[in-house]
Order: sequence, then C-alpha cells, then structure tokens
Amino acid sequence: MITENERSIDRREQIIAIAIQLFATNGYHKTKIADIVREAGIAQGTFYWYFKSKESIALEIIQAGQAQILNVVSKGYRTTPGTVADAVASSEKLFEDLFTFSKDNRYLMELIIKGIDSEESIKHLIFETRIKMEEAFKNNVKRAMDLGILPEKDPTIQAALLMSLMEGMLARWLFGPVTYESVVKEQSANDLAKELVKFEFYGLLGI
Amino acid sequence: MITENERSIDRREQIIAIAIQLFATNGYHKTKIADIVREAGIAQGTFYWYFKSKESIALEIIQAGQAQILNVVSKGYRTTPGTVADAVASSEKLFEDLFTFSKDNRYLMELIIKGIDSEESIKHLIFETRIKMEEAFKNNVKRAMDLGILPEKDPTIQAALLMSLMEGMLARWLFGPVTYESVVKEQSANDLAKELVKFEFYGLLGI
Amino acid sequence: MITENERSIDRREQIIAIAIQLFATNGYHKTKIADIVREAGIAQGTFYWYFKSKESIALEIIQAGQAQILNVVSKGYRTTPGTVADAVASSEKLFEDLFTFSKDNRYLMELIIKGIDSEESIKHLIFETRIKMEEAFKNNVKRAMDLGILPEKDPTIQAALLMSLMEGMLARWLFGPVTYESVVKEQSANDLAKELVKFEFYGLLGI
Amino acid sequence: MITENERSIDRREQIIAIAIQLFATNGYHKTKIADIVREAGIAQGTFYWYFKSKESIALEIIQAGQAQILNVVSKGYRTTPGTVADAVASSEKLFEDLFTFSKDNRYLMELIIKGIDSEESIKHLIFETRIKMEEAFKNNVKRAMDLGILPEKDPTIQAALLMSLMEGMLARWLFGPVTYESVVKEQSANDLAKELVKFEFYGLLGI
DNA sequence: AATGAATGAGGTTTCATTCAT
DNA sequence: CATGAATGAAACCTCATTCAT
Repeated sequence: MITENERSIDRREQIIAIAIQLFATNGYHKTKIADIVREAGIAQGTFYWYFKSKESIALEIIQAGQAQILNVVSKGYRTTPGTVADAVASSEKLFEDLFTFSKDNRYLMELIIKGIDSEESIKHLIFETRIKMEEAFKNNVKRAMDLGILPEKDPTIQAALLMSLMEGMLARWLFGPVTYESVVKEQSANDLAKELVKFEFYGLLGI
Repeated sequence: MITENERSIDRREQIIAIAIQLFATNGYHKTKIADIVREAGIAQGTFYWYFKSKESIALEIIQAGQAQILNVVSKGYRTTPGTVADAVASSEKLFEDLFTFSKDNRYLMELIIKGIDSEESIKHLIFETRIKMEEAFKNNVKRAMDLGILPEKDPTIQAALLMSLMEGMLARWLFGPVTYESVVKEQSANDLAKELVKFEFYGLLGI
Repeated sequence: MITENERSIDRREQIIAIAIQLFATNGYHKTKIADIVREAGIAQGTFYWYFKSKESIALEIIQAGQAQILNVVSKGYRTTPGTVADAVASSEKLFEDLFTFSKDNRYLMELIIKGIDSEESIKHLIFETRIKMEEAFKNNVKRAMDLGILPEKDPTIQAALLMSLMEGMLARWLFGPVTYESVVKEQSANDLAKELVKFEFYGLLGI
Repeated sequence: MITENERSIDRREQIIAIAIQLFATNGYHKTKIADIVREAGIAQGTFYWYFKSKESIALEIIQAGQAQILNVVSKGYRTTPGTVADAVASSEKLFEDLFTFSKDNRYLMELIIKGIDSEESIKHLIFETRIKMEEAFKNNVKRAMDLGILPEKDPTIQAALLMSLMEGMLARWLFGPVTYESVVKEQSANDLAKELVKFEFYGLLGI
C-alpha cells in the first residue's frame, strides 16, 4: 500500500524528472513552469506546493546531481596502481563508470556539462560541481606522479586537460549531432573510455 | 572629418560590441534591449533603427564571428610538414593564432565556446561554427596521417579530442575562475599552445 | 449559489461584452487591451487567461455573432407564400426579426454592418458573414420568383439591392446621427420593416 | 520647363495619391508613414515637409474628395422634369455620373463609402460628406414630389433608401469580391445606373 | 527641399508567483 | 494537497514625429 507520504514523494520526483529533461532540452529560461506542470499533469499552483520557486527546483536538481556525480568520480581510482598498466586500467575504470552514469542520467549530465544560462546561483553551483570533479582528477594525477608512474608536471594543467577531454567526448557521445553517429555515438561506455585513455596517456602519436 | 556614413557605422559597431559583451557576460535572455541601449547611451527605439530584433543582432554577431574564426583556423596548418617536429610546430602555430584571436575577442569566443541559451536559430549557428572548426582540425589530422607523420586512426575522433582540449583550455584560460590564476590564466597564448600540443602529441606520459 | 465555473463563464462573457462595445464605438485599433481590462476591473494579465490575444477575442466575437445572425435570417421566410401579400408579410417578418435582434445587439451589429479596420482575418470573417446574409436573401427572392410571385430577374442583383437597403436603414436607425431622429431613429422595428418592404416591392412610385 | 514650384506640387500630389490608395486598401491605422514614403521613394522626414501629420493628409484627402463628389452630385438633376420618364432619365443621369466618377476615383470613393476607422476628426468629415450627398438626394426627391411626379412621402426616408441603394451597389461594383463578377462588376456605369433606377422607382415588382 | 538618424511614449504579450477555495 | 484564476511587473517592439545637417 502506498502511503500519502510516498505518493507525495513520487509526485516530487516526477516533477523533478520532468524539469531536468526540459531544462536540458530547452534551456532554463525557455522552460516555463507552465511547461513543467502541463507535462506532469498537475495544476500551476501545485508546483508551488512542492517547490518554492523555479530557481529552487533547479538548485535542488544540480545539488543532488553533484552528490551523485562526485560519488561516482571518487570511487574511480580505488586501486593503488604500481605500474603504468595499472594506472591505465584504473583510469579506464573511472571513465567507464562516469560514462555509464552519464548514459543513465543523460539530461542531468547535459545540464552539468553544457551548463545552462540561468540564475547566478545555479550557474555557480554547476561550476562548483565541475571544479570538484576536476579536483578529483587532479588528486589522481598527483598520486600517480608521486608514485613515479607519471612524469612530474603541473597536475592542475594535466587535470584540466583530462577534464576537457572527458567533457568533450561525453558531449559528443550523448548530446552530439548525428555527425558522430558511427564513430562516437554508437560506441559503448567501455569503448569510449578506452579510446579516451589511450589518448590520455599517449597522445596522437600513441600506438 | 567623420562623415555621416562613418558615424552611422560606428554606432552600429558600438551597439554590437556592447551586445557581445552583455550576451557573453549575462546570457542572452538576461540581456535586455534596455541594458544595451543604456550602455550605448541611446534611446530604446534607436536600437531598432540598426537591428531588426534582438535575435537578429545575435545572429549577426555569431555570423561575423564565425567568418573570423574560420579564417584564423583555416590559416593554421599552412605549411607542408615533413617530420613530427614540423607537425608539432605547425600545430603550435595554429593554437597560438587561435588563442591570440580569442584573447582579442574574449566575449565573442565566450559566446561560441560556452554557447548561449537563446533562440534555436542562434544556437544552431553557434553549433555550426564549432562543427566547422572541428572539421578544419580533422582535415589537418588527416593530412598528417596521409603524410605518414601520425599513425593511422579515425581522424573524426582525434579531431574531437583535439577540439575538446582546445575548448577546455581556452575556457579555463579566458573565462575560468581565479582557481587557474597561476597555472593557466597567467600564461601567454604561446605557452598555452605549447602545453596543449605537448599533450596532443604525447599524452600524459610525454616528456 | 454561483459555482466557480459559472463565475468563470460570467467573467468571459463580461469581457466579451465590453470588448464588443469598445470595438464598435472606438474601432479595433483604437481599443487597447488596457481599455478593456480597466472597464472590466481586472488586471492586464487576466485578459490573457481568457483569450489568446486581441485578435482572437475579436474573431470569437464575430464568429459567435455570425451564428446568431444567420439563425435569425434563416428563420425569416419560413412560410410558403402564395400571393404578393403573403410575400410582403413574410418579408416584413424577416426584417422585423432582424431589426429587433439588431436593437438587442447594437454593438455587435455595428461591427458587422459598418465593418472594422482590423486584422485581415477579422475583416475576412465579417465579410463572410455579410455574404452569407445576402445569400439567404437571394434564396428567398429566388423562391418567390419560382412561385411566380415576383417577376423573373437576376436574383443576385435583387438580393444585393435588398441587402443594401437593409444595411443602410439599419445603420441610420441604430448608429446614425441625430439627423434621423424623428423620421428613422424613433420608429419601431416593425415600422421600419414596413417602410423598407414597401420600397422593396413598389419602389418610389409605390403607394 | 518644369519650375521648382510645379515639381513640388507634383510631389505633393504623388504622395496624396499613394496615401489614398494605401488608406483605402489597408486602412488608416495599418498604413504607416513608412509605407507611404517607401512607395513614394522619398525619405521619412520629407513627408513632414509636405504634410503636418498623418491625420492632416487624411483630412486633406477627404476634404478635397468631398468637394469633387458634391460637385458631381449637385449637377445631377439639372433638368426640370415634367413626367415620370423625365424623372427616371434624370435619375439615371445622376447615378451614371456618380458611378463614372467613382470608377475614376476608386480608392477615394472606397474611403468615403466604406469609411475608415481613424481619428474622430477624419471620421467626422467622411460622415459629413455622406450626409451632404444624401441631402442632395433628398432635395431632388422633394422637388419631384412638389412637381407631383412622385407620391408624397417623407423625403428623408426616401433619400436614405436611395443613398443606401447607391452605396451598396457602388461597393459591390467597385470594391466587391469576385462573387459579383458576372452580374455586377462587369456592367458599365450606365447599365448599373439603369438597374438601380428601375428598382428605385418600381421596386421588386417593377417591370 | 530633402535626408535619415534619433526619439520615446505606448502597445501587446509573457510568465513567475500568489491566493481564495 | 490541489486547483486554476488572478496578478502585475517587465519585456520586446512599433511608429508618428522631430531634428541636425
């Protein structure tokens, strides 16, 4: 039996899911509260029983998304690598996890990765999320350098480069146009991770 | 002496410059015509003497920007490289040019690289611009492969990876937060290009 | 007790009534949404809860008006007349009905008869209404000719002449200046109908 | 050789001719000064050298039109009729003159007959013109009654009926839809006048 | 006489939010 | 919890008119 409370939570989740998709697809400003409630089949006023404002639902979405993403990313480099092969494997694991999560949370990731032109507070939170992801990358790179697996370079830049690669490939894979159909969009999360990691470690010249 | 015609063109250019900056800084929807005319010191109606609508000025901005950017990018790999060192040098040249242009056209590039949540027509034009940049990259990569300088791989993916790196570094360099102050933002266009190209060819493991 | 629904319909009707009057009195373009809502004692935005646009309320007004008018006109020549006297009587009945309806729907008829300088779509609908009225007249004339009551002539022209008479008298009776005070405006619908029909059948020379 | 003054007058006339046509075709409010000057091939400001305002050019148009029309109408019943046939002939002459003038001044007549939703001052002047036409008709009718040619009735009403017939037929003949193509629009001014006068004197039952 | 850039009041419409029921 | 009617500030855009040249 579904309690009142549970039904209420469902309704909330439903509205959130719709809002995520609309924000990602049409943008923050183009998405009207009227669109959300129409899609949800509820009255305009009902929205405001569940959420304080348009801004607040967006903030809640990003907030919750941040937690999930960071959870995925932080679990990435779990192993303590000893060799380059170990580092490669663990990097692959990280990206595969992230790509898998992204595939399951397409619209959320679209919001985070492509960003949305919205209120300052929302943009700030998105920004923060990406900074934190990049920091996780940096720590991993730093650790690999400390272990002598990677040559000593500025880890901040290396993390930025890594993050850029990841963002770019993810965007093309999930939100990109048909142009990438055969070469990017059809690949599995694992394929994509492998391709990325190869480039990550060896560059264009790599085998 | 300034002729009527020149003054008129100046006024147009002035409005465009202001609009670019406001669009980039505050976003398309947050930028009101009232903001633009206030900044330009003209009456609301005067804007409409020069431009048909808010959408049309944005389209004109992106259109013109696309032409300039593609001009820079297309001049990139002018040389016919024979060795890897040649390829590296010419790649460096390309990115340095692009970064220099970007520094001089900060707000325009912010619009193109970060994108704006705007009308469909505008988003489409921005998208097109990025696709064309990426195509220029792809052609360069393909040529290097044909010459035997780079190992044969799918050039579409390599171009996507390159474009991702470029977008990411550019964004951090010019529009990024103070976080990158010391390691990215303070670098010259040439430094940044070198760093990027090193990664481009050799990856994390590169010397 | 007034239900929600009824109040809502009342509000709609109220806005429509005000709009009809203002459109008829001041014209379409001179009538501002601000005028309508001021008269109705509601907020500007409320208008748009009930109607999509200024154009749409005008269309709705004419549409509904057309239906009512055609209903009146079509009921006109119900009887099957056998003699000229029958035809005269039934024509009188038709015009009396139409004039009575017009008196009760003064402003609506003013819109239809005098026309308004408005959007093309609205003008078209008004035009259509008048064409349909004239067609009803034509059918009546034709029937009388078939029955041998009226001499055979082109019914299209006769209907046009009839319609012209009706429009002219109606305009003078209801919307005309005080000039016609004593001789036209003060007459009853029945008086007017009689006068018109006398001219219709016998012309200036008629008894 | 054309003097400065003459060219100036031509320019004025040209603007007026364009304005008449646009007012008649698109309505007063829908016709923008921008439309007029575009059609005339002059600058926006130039319009205001020739005319004080949009309202003033419209007033001037109607004013001049009124004079011409009344001139035509007043010349109508020149003859002193003695018999019904004389009255018929002279009535035919009046309408033929008026219809001929209307054909040559299509757009002007459209403004006068159909009226335009415009400023109060303009509407008033149009109204006045029609009143004066109707008065001319009334005088003619009255004279015929005094001469014993027409039965004694209220000449105001008879004139109104006559005016209505004329307005209606004119509108269908010149501004009407293709519906009337064969039966009304293709007729000559003389044909139309004859048809009208037959109805005028004998009604539907007339031979 | 003529130009065309500039003005600014004012119009229609949108939409996040509130509120009585 | 839910509704949907109501609000009103604010946005974009129009256009008759003015003005410096």
